[in-house]
Amino acid sequence: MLTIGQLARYVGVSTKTVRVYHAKGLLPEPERDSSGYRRYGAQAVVELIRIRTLAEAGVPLARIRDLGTTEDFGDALQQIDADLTARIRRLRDTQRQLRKLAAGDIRLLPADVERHLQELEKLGFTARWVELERDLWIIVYATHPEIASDLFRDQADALTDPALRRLYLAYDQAHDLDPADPYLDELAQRIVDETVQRYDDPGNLPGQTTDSAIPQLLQSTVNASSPAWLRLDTLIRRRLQQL
Amino acid sequence: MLTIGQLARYVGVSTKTVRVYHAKGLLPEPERDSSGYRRYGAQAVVELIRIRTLAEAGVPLARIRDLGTTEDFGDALQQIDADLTARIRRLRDTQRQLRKLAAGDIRLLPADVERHLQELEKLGFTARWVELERDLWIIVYATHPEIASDLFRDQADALTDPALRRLYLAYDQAHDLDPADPYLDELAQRIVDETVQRYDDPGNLPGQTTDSAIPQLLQSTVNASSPAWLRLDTLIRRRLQQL
DNA sequence: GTCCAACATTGCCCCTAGGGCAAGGTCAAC
DNA sequence: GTTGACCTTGCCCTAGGGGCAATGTTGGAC
Repeated sequence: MLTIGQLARYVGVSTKTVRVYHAKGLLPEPERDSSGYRRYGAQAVVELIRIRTLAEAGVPLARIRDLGTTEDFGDALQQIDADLTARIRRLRDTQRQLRKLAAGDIRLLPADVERHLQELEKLGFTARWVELERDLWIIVYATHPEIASDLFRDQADALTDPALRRLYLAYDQAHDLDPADPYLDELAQRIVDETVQRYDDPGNLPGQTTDSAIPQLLQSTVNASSPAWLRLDTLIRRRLQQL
Repeated sequence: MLTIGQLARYVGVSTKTVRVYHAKGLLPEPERDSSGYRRYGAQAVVELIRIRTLAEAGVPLARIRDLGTTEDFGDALQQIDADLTARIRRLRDTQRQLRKLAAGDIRLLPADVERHLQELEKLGFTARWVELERDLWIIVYATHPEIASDLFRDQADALTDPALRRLYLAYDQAHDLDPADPYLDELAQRIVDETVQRYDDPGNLPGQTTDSAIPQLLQSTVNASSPAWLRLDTLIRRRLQQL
């Protein structure tokens, strides 16, 4: 008959682990010998291996315990197997990501975005605006790399249109205006007009076709820095919705 | 500027997780706004993604924290990558084991071992002996399946030799003798003689060539049930060592 | 016979990576 | 001004053990 230490060594766990399994009702408490030591039979080895196999597959101990009483043991095992496959796949994804990290590939921003930002200052945008744009693109690239470049190209393209560029500059300048200034109404209307013209259909606004919350996030980020901008955004949204 | 909830959603974690990272010094506490809310910049998104990538690779948070200050960041990443590969391999091993479990393939004993055990009773071994043999093989098959069949075939083969069979029977019968009985000395000597003859070189004793502790385990298991057997084992070991 | 190292027992607190809840304060919309 | 969704801190809880203490047992060496 085996002592707890022998049992544990054969299966490759600690004695503590075996005791925990007793305490949690996974492994029945064996008989004690005259000195109070637990004495295990061969059956316990087999059972312990079964428990460890499941535990290493990530099954919580409580579930392993209940598994014994379940009738559809096979179904449960199939479920566990599928979970395991998913875990392995996620680990491989993580490994890919990790290697990108190692290669220094998680740069903050692609070179063309950096160039674009430098361009903005030359075009007359304030440092504040450039800073906001910079943060905006960092977030987009970090959280949604698959659509970031499309969004960026669209945005960069928009700035080649002198009319649109003037509008963006006006938006930038409006930062310190009184939120009640009627000029904001006029500006909002011009922005809506240009936007609709550029995208034909308001449903085509970039970003809105994705299911993500990015546009909202970015907008609220921008709004937070100025009451006038918040007002401007409210006006624009209202008019776009009425279309 | 982002609130904690926004930051967390973009990266796909809970706000609690972000707070924990602050508390553990992984992520610097950002500025607070007038109402005491944390306000994050874009840099935090990037940093949080970096932390999550490492955390999902299984790197403990404490180590992620120290990783920033380490100069050989690349070495550490390579190490983590290797660990990840090992983890994936182990998970696949677990999955193989799990599938064997699902197929009911962890039977207690192969059919030929069961047949052998039934044979033993017919050959005159006591039920006690058969029981011990049974437990022994269960443990060997459960813990060392790769060598179990070899060991078993050797053992089964040994019993086809009438002389050896008589010795094993005598071992069985000695269970209830007085440990001081001089007959045990004689029996030990005969067993040593036969063993040496069977394996030519005492270094070839089955099981002893493996690095595992199985033989010792099994022997101590057997010894525990009888003072006479314990004595017999001591005598045999002593003589084998003197060879 | 005695001594020692290695084992066993129970009970307790500690750890990680967060989850969940409470008791409040805040924000934006209607 | 109320409602619902957010934020704050603080506290306790979880799984799966690790490690300690204080004590008892065992087996082998001298």
